[in-house]
Amino acid sequence: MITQRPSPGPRYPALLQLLRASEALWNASRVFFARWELSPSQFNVLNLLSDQPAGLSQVELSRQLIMHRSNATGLVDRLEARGLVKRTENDADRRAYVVVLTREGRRLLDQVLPRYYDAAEKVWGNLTATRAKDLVTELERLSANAKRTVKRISD
Amino acid sequence: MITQRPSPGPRYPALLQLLRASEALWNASRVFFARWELSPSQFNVLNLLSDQPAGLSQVELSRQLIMHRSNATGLVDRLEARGLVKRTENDADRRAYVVVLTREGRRLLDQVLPRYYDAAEKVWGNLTATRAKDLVTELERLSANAKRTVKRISD
DNA sequence: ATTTAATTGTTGACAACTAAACAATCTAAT
DNA sequence: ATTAGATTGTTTAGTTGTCAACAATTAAAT
Repeated sequence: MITQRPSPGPRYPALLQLLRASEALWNASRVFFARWELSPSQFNVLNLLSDQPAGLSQVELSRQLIMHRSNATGLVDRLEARGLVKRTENDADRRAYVVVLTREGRRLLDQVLPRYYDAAEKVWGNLTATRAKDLVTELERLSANAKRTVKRISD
Repeated sequence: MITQRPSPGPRYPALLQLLRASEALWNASRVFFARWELSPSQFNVLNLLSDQPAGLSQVELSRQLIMHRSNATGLVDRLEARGLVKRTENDADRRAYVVVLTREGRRLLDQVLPRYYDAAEKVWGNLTATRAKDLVTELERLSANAKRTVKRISD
């Protein structure tokens, strides 16, 4: 009698393919943004700040980009060194900075965004907008379940 | 007359949600594997080697896990230091190692896999197997388009 | 008002990734 | 057989991420 190796369930391939797809997307975006000497993460910071004229604290930044706040330090450091972003003192809360897009950051983003949105649309091929909406629903559920799993494990 | 800011297309939210979902999954898996002091990437190496009794070279490993070969060096280093994996000389090609799972690696993987497959199935909630199949198709197309984009940019 | 607790940003140590350059080795072409 | 080209793994340098510990500051509790 031979002991059976555990085998994946019927929906496991979808999980694998999801992870592969997002890796492919991330890689594509890395190549895409390289023209402007931006990393995907750096672009995300600029893009997030672009609809926050009042700026964001680093903690808010890291919360929205789903990363540890210690990571925001270096990211903002490098963007600030290039003059794309600026740390501003906050009188209301002297622990926190307010990070804002500079005029130069704005200018760069305005160059990047049209092409970015264009590429982001084209990558879906002929997928209908209706199917895209269904996808959002399914992926939201997936995210929620994943986060619930984390909570359950961490008690 | 005011210049219009560029705006995203109708399928852009699906792209964002896809990236968020895979990030949530990756984070959940990090927490999940922490019990065995494994990182998701380390698990991926072990899992890939588990159906390759003859072993794989580091380049093959990095190709299948979609990472740069220089990254495989450190990954295999750490796994080897823990005795989960072994570098074997290759007489047919003295440039390349053959990386194989050790008995200890096998044992650890046999402990992890059943729970892993279980969690991977549960994270989908009540999504039907049929929808999962459609998803795979859509995601495959997405991956292909993303890779094509990379090729087009890099000429 | 003072103590206690939570939050903000930084640092240091590390894992995981990329890209470029290098030596060793294999492959192909003539 | 020799040369030219490709491949393998490592190293180095740099970015992106985690986590834990720390000082400064704010918020809450009594």
